Amino acid sequence: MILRSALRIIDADGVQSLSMRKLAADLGVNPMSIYHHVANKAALLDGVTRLVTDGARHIEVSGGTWQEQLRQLAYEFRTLSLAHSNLIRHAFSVDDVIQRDGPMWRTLCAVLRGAGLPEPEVERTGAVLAVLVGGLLHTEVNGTMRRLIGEGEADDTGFSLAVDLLIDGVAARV
Amino acid sequence: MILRSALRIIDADGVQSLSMRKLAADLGVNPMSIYHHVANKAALLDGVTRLVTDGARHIEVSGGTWQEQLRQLAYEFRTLSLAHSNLIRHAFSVDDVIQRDGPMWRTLCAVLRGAGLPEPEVERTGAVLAVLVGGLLHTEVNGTMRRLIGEGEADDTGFSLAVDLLIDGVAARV
DNA sequence: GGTACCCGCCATACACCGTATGGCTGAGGA
DNA sequence: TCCTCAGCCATACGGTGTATGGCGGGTACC
Repeated sequence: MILRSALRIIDADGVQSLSMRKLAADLGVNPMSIYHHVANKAALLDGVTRLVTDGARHIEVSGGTWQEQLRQLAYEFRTLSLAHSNLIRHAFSVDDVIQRDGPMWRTLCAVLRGAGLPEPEVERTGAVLAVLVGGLLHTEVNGTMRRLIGEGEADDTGFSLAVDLLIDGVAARV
Repeated sequence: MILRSALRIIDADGVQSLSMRKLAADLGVNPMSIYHHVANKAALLDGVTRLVTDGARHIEVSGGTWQEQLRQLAYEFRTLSLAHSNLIRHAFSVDDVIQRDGPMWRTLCAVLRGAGLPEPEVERTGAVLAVLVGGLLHTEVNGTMRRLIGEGEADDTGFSLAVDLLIDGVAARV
């Protein structure tokens, strides 16, 4: 209940305008009451982040070449981020969006293995890819991407180019 | 004066602990006096960011293959970011670190042109690379990189891997 | 020389924030 | 029946950014 309400406020007005008092008002409750369910505001934001990222717990990439699978995975990550861009923008700057051994991570490693990447490289390359795509999405939700490329192009032009480039990079080492 | 003092506080204690009152105390001045030189706190932070990024106005990549030049450029960006990681961490989450037509940008495009990338691709690829490296550095200053890869490795292991991957990606399209 | 002006500084005040502290209420177990 | 404790709340503290208005002194003009 609390987390959902907080998420609603964040989606509407951004993280910086979420206050315990506003949240309490939205819940029809005294501000201090919230502290019986949440340690502090940081923990609240952490909880909201998990609420969202857990929403995409089951990720499946179906068929196709490993290139298509990687692309599909990246776009999965993207729609997840854009759905709650205000929240994600904050979460990226705190960290914690990319969880080692999360569903995204495991799927990614599986795809890389399927691509024929030598085993000792899989984890490290997976981490690097996750970080690169994460950073990429961060610049997309904070507007940098649109500022540098957008200008009349399709929304995902920059993202698409970047993913292509990353896939070529992976291809060079299988 | 003001900007330098603010930068000192940020470097020492982080952006979130920079307040107008603390800054004023550091300057031996009344809090409200600052507002005669800076519109508001956001503008102050913006000014500090420019102070730092302008510090690296002249960027030269000397000799070597375009791969070596790209790598050198990326590491230039990295040392700039790590020198004031607290500030950069905030600046990335607001945007504005990566300036189109900044010195970094122009050097990057020049290197790409030298690599033989077809002209219409240069700008877009440059933007994508800038964004990717920017996001990469963001995850490095906020600790995600260390969490995913670091663990006893050299500090720049993840960064180095990522840059290699990006260079291979560029190589695939020249 | 007088005077109007404006720049830099400051004192006060407002609204808001996160949250420490402690008290109330009502339900459930001993 | 009594104790405990989870949940809620009222109050208060120290912090925040900044709007407002006043003050002093240097500068430009009559």
